[in-house]
Amino acid sequence: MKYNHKKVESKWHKKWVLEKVYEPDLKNAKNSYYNLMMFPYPSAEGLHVGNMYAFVGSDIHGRFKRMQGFNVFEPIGLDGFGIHSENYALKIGEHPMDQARVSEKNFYRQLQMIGNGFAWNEKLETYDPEYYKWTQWIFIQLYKKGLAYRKKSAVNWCPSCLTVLADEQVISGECERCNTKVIKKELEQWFFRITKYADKLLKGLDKIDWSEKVKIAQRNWIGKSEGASIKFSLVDVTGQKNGKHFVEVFTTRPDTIFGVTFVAISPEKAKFWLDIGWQAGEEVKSYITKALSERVAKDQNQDKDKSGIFSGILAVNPANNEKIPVWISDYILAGYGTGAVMGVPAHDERDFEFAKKFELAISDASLVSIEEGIKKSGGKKTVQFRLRDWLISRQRYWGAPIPMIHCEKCGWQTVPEKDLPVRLPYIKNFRPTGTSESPLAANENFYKVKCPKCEGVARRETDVSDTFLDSAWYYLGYLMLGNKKSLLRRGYAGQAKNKKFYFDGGLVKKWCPVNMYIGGAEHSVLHLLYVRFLAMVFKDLRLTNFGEPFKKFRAHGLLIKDGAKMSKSKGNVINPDEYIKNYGADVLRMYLMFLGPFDQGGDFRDGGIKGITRFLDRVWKIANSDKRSHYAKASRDGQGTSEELNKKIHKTIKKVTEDIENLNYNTSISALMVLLNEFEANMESVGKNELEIFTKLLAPFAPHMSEEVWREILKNKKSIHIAPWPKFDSKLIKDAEVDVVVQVNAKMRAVIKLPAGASQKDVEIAAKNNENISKYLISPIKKVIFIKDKFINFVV
RNA sequence: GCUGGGGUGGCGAAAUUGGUAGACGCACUAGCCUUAGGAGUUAGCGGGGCAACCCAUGGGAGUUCGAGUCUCCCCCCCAGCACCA
Repeated sequence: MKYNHKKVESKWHKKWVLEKVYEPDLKNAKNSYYNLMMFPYPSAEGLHVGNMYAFVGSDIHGRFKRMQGFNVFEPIGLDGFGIHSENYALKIGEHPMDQARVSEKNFYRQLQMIGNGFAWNEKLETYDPEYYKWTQWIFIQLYKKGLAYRKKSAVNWCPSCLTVLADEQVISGECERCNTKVIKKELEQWFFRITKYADKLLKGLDKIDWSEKVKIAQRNWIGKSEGASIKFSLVDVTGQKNGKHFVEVFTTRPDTIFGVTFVAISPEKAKFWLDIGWQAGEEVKSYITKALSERVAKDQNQDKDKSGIFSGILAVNPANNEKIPVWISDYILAGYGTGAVMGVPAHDERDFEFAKKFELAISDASLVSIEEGIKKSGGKKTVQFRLRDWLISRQRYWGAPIPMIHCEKCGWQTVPEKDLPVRLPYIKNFRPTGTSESPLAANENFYKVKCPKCEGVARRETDVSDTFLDSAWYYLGYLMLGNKKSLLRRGYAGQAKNKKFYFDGGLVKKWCPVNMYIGGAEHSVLHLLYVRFLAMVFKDLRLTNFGEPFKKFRAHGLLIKDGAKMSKSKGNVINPDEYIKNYGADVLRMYLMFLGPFDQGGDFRDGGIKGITRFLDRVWKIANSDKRSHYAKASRDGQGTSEELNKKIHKTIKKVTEDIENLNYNTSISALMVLLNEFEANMESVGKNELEIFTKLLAPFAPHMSEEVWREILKNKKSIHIAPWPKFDSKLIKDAEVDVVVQVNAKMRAVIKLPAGASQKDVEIAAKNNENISKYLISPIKKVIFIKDKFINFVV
């Protein structure tokens, strides 16, 4: 009887849904376990095999926990709002709103095929007005708390996507989406004050169980520097000391204060001085103008050749009263510290380079202690962060409209909560304009509104919010949307006024924080930072009772193809469809997991699929074998099992259990292969009991075939996926006889079988009686190293 | 430049955390079965040697009875950050 993966897989997909195998009772479940995976954005033709790799790895964990008796909640949805989906729609010439429906259908079809234990009732899409109503509501809460604000500044602009980008979305000077070089543009935009949470975001990392590399990336991104701010008073070139003016610098090296030979300020700071009345020379003025304009146009990766000009002003080093020149230079960043540095060429490479280029003095003055340096300069200890506020506005169409209204008289007003959601209209001209305005700005029906305060004519904000805002709270959304009685579905007018937690409904409190979150490390400083930030805000707003959203996070590795990154431009992206069609989802799942350690990724090569296909074919053969079934009855109570085989089964249970726990799926699978080999060599000992254990161990990896064997062959009534995970007997695992390695001078000379627990004396006697050993023991033995049941080494 | 992760057969990888290096799988070779096989099955498979054995985990040193594993120096690959004072 040949295994028909197509029939079997679709049969169980239907039954699982009917039997609600993967739908926990969200309200009453005990032992809740929230197993979350990063939801995909449906930007391309279909599901990427890299998505599948991640989802299967997460699902194996979820299935394992479910069999261990947890009520596992494993939801899925689509991150379909935002620039990535919009760019795809633009590329194929479809309207994003129409395309969303097409992609949605296709993605859900594919997500169904891979055989994950998804809780389909709770699925969500970020472009669903029921969903983005809350995205907007969150914006309003942040605005009310002063955490959302408008600011004019030089922001990152992608000339291809025609929108601004957050700092986190600029990767090595390029747009995160389309790899176009990003330029700077001076614009007024909405920001989230994530910097206010810099310290909390940093400290929280110590308390959560996350992949270390993600924690490190976040620490670096937040970039805390401890140092001092020091004031240098200014004198003009004529030497007149005018006590009122000073320049403040930030330094992490106050101990180098006596080596300062100049002060350098950013062009932005110089411009500010001009604005408040500084009478600079023409040459200086024109340098400032030039530096500023270059700063805006320059893409971030250009050469770091430093320019600069002497301002004509001198500063006084507060530690030794030495007069030093104040320079204006483009190597000074405006957005970090005070926008001014003390130049210490002897101890700082950049200062050295600058001093050399402009022939400034280089002092060899000796160091003092940090404390003393601060004291001598009259500075004070300060902390600086590298983290910048999160730029939220996007001049695009396909996103959640920012729920704000601007009135000439009353200023910025939030959209009243009863008017949410601010629906994104279906408009014909959805293409980005490039004018620093969203396409919505051309739509009068959309932007012309009454001021919520004075009822006068007002204008709605026409920018939409960053798609990373959509994904920054979706783990809560799953608990709010699926339940028909949820807050989200029934609306929220007048709700929760007296309630402790707004996101309550009982479910968030019951299921959050998320127990296990699995996803790509590429989101280390994007999604994973934003989610933590919002979770902290929610807690401070008393909307939830936890500050860290994910107790445990594990990053999976990158799946590559024949040694190269899969990408649309290279045309080597693998669509799982044809593999599932040809080999079945179980084979593809196991193949992906067998490639290598889950956190290291792997290289997708067609050749290796054969190994797994053979393996599952042999499992099927054994399950259907006459030789086996003949003994089934007798061995039901373990009677048919040989002691030797039973031992191996229990060792395998231990290994697979521990390996799954640590996400070492590749070695779990190899342990199953070893056991299968044993089964084949001892068919007469493989009865129902043995096969049941094996099938259970296989279930997380190959959910369809194991269910088929479990129910159709082994005739169990309920799904294997809620059957209890096998336990191993640690007594059984201990061997009665052990292999003891015998070495002479640390060279392996023999392996002898001895009863477990043999003493050093017994082992020595046995070893000396062994021909292979005795011939090496001619010279006197100087030393013996012995490890019980393992090892003996004679040093001669 | 800084931070992190790596470097083991022809290939993907294991290695109980200092104790038999290469489990498991792919590819390959030979045999069997078959009208046939891109099926199944048996055996072999790091290099050298008839053998006893010897050599081998990027390179070099060190610690140790013993090092893929620990320490130091160097080389290479991947990922992230990058004028952050």
